[in-house]
Amino acid sequence: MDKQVKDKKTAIMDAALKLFTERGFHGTSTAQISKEAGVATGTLFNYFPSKEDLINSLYFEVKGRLSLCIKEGLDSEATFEVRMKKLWVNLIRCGVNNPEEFHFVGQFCSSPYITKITREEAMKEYEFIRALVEEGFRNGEIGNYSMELAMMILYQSSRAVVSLILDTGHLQDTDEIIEEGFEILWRGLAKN
Amino acid sequence: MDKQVKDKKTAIMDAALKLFTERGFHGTSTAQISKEAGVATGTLFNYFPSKEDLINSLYFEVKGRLSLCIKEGLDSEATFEVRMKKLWVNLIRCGVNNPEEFHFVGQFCSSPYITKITREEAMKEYEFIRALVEEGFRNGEIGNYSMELAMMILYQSSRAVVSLILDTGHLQDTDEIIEEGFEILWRGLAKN
DNA sequence: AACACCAATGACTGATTAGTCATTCTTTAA
DNA sequence: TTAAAGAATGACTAATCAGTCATTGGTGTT
Repeated sequence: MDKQVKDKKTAIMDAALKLFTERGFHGTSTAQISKEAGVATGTLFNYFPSKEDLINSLYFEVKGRLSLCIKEGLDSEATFEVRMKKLWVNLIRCGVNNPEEFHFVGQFCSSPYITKITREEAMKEYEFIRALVEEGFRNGEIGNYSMELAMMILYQSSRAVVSLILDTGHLQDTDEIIEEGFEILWRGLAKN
Repeated sequence: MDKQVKDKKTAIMDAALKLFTERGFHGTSTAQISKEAGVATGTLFNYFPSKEDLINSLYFEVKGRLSLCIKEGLDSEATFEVRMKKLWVNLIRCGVNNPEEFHFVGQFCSSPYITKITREEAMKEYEFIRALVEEGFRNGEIGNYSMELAMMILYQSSRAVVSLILDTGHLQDTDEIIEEGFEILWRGLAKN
């Protein structure tokens, strides 16, 4: 795939990300996406056989990008608490720095347009979070809770914090909110 | 508004709740809603001037219904922790017992079809939650965190637990998950 | 029985949709 | 310079959309 081709495809995916996030799947026409991307209406279908295929490719791509961002620097050796905190900080910074991707995932993670296969494939890149939390259980760092419950609360609390920062104009207080948020989370999850 | 009229309007709103939740706003046609409700296509527009008006009325109605369910029995005199726990249990039971309403609110609480006015009017019914948390701060029952952060984590954690119960087939473990969830939340938020 | 009233109806309309395809344009290599 | 390959194009189509409105049908009153 040469430069030119990659450019058009990228432009289409960027436009789709923006418009799907703003107006939803059925609220965005393929013509609008093409126009926003600066290509002809037919060009979109050279790269994606259908609108559904486009959003599935986009979902996979976005989840992949975010997972890299969340993973960053997590493998460094440190205590469990420090690694959990690093994960927490990454989860939030990643959402705050990529608001479009953050809202896109929130909107489409349980939508009917994303196939089960796409969802499962995308989820594979997040296995490292499960592994980290599991380690916490094994080593008795995390209290005796259900694994899935702990994961859900960790993930959704991080989303709550990102929403708080993005949607209520607390961008300048980001560091403080992240610290406070972790304090609440860690006091809740840690043993004793 | 006599019985007959109320029936048709209710049937339309029930159908809209089901279909909007399943397929989204633009993914559901007014013809589909009318068919599901068992009325003619024109009848819908006798009760709601437009599709947008319908979803706004529906959002207001659903939020109102949920708020009553969440409020139930909260005014009884008891310690702060007991009242917080009652709120937590209500938040989750209410979501688990009304999955359609739960998913509808999740999908449309930040969608562009719901006007700012509708959102704000609907939010008024939830002032009692803010009041309760505020009381916790004043009396030193809750740690020294940002009010908004505590509210967000409380609310989103409750949604996380409902999703866990509904979407991953843990219906029979509901009581246990609610208990564990509150333990995590309370350890996180309470002072000391 | 005759009438008035209005909710209910569904055929209809102009606008918009996802997707097609014959044609044009660009690139590359001989 | 020329020719082959295939990417890009946008006018086009059949289907579907939100919303309209002239007509119908049921109910209560006289």
